[in-house]
Amino acid sequence: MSCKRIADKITGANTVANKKLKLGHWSQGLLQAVEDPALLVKSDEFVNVIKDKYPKAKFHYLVVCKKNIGSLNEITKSDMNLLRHMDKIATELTNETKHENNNFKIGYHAEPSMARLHLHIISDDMNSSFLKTKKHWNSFNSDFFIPSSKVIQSLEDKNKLDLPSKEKCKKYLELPLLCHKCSYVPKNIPDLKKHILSHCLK
DNA sequence: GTTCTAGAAC
DNA sequence: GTTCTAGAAC
Repeated sequence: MSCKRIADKITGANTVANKKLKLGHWSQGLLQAVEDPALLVKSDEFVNVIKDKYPKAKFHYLVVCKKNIGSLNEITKSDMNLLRHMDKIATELTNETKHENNNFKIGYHAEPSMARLHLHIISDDMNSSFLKTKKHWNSFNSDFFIPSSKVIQSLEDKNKLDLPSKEKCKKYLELPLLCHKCSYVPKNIPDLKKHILSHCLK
C-alpha cells in the first residue's frame, strides 16, 4: 500500500461522510497548512499568512482568509473589506520582504485547485525547483493570474466579478511558453528555466 | 495541489 | 537512448 493510501486510512479520507466533506482530500491542503507552525508566517482576526509549501519563486506566500469562502467565485461586494484587508496584508508583506532585486506580484488564480480563498504573493524571479510544468508557469504569467488590485477595482466598478470561464482558464494554462520579462520563446520548460536565470543577474 | 510514468518528442 | 510532457490517481 502506498504512503498516500495509508495516510488516507489514518485520516479516514475514504469514509462516506468524509468523502462528502472532502476531509483529508488534497484540495483541503491549505486548511491543514495554516495549522502548521513551520509554514505560518503571521495571522490576525481575518487571515493566516503562510509560506507556499511548493514555492514557484524565491518568495511565495499565501494570504488565506479565515472566513469559509471557497474562492473568488463566491465573492460579492459585501466582501470588499475582506479583499481590501487581504491586499493590505499582502502589500505589507512585500515591503517587509523587500530585497533590492525582488519585484512582487499580488493576485488570485482564476480557478484555484485548493479550497479556501487565498491570495498569492510571489516574487517575479520565478526561480524555483518546484516550478516544473507549463501549467505552473501560465498560472502566474497569463490572465489566469488576476491581480488583487484588478479584483478590487472591478468589484468597485460593477457589483460582481466577471471571472474567466472554465474554457478560458484551460486556454490560458495551455498557452505557449513565453518569458515574462522579454520576448524570448523557450522551446520547453528546462529551456525557460535556464533562460529566466539571465534576468536574475544584476 | 503533487506524484508517477507511458509514450511522444527529440 | 534520453528528455520531456501530459494525464490518471478508485
